[in-house]
Amino acid sequence: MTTPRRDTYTPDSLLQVAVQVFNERGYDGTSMEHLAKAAGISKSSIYHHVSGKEELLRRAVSRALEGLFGILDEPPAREGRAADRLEYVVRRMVEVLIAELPYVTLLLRVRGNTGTERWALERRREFDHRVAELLKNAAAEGDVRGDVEVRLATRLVFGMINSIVEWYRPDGRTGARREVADAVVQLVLTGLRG
Amino acid sequence: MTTPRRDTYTPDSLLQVAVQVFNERGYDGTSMEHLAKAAGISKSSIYHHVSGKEELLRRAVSRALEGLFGILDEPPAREGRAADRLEYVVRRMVEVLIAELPYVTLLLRVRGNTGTERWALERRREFDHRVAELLKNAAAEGDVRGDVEVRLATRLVFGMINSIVEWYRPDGRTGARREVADAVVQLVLTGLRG
DNA sequence: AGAGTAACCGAACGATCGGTCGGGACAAGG
DNA sequence: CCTTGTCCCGACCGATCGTTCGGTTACTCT
Repeated sequence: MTTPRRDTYTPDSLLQVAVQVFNERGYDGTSMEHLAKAAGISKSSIYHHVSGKEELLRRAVSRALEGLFGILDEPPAREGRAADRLEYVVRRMVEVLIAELPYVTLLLRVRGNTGTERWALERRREFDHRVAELLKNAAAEGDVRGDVEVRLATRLVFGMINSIVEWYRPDGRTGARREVADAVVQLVLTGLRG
Repeated sequence: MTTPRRDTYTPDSLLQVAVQVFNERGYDGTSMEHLAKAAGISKSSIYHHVSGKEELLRRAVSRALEGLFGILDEPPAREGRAADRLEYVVRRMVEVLIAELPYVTLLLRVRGNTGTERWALERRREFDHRVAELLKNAAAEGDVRGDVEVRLATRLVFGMINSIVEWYRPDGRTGARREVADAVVQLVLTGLRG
């Protein structure tokens, strides 16, 4: 029998360390030696838990993508006026971004050098497209100003939301997440409705 | 005498090629072999024009920073109501971002692994701080809504503007730059004034 | 034509890259 | 006790990294 032992790494707990280093140095700028040092084990020991560097990246971006796509399956994102669904999705995106901060950060920085990275970019584009349709529908229903092109507005809104990973750092304050989400919704939606 | 010859690389024309590759593969993900292949010369020839990989990075981010800091020296950024100065700076930031797109793109992706990168990050923070003060003054003069914290708003606005480098690609249309600048100003400033 | 030099090249440098290998320490189950 | 499997290690692999070096080509100027 294999009773799980304590004080030892699992693929997930190792991933937690790896993602942090990836975000500090960049994926390409991080060597397995860097990971080993940060994890406190030898380089070769890492390969006991995961198949290699790219699997760590794949696990990380998968987790981020699951969080984001999960939003679109939630009922408030599927029912009601498009403008209301859009507001819900924007708010939830901020929440997921913050809840899964290091993983989403890594996802938003992939460049496309490997197969895994290109797959991540493709899934991201898919998600962006789904949200863009929401905004398009809101415009068609007359809840969004007509003088700003929808594609342009989508990109700017995504830019604002995604930029959160560049500066948000968790603190003790409860409600900090809600405060950020409120600010984004205010800025984006009053700007769009204006 | 040394008359400059045609059809040969200068440090600047080589930089142009290098920055494009850096933006496609990431700085750390780009080898000197990649640069040599893209430039159509051998790896060792690159060292005839520049001292090494890091000088290319330094030249690129310097050019981007000069463009951005130049905005703050322009008269409309220095005189008048803070809200008007802010609008001017936001609009010019978009214009400079687009005019110097590849260089600013590289600047915004710097991670801080080398001395040059840390210097670039520091200058960026300095610029952000200057613009943040503009927004703070606009709030003090009553031209910006009070229910969104200034630091938070600054970051979101920067996020929206900086995200342009992630999707804007030059096309033939004249006025495309102005269109983007208008959209950003509309979204940001009506959102802030709302 | 000859001198000088800018531009370039292939080969090789030591260092580091991601990854492999054989084996040791240790705990659990018989 | 001994086996079994987890977890980890140092040593090492071929490949690639950024950079250096000696030398060749080709153009400019006198």
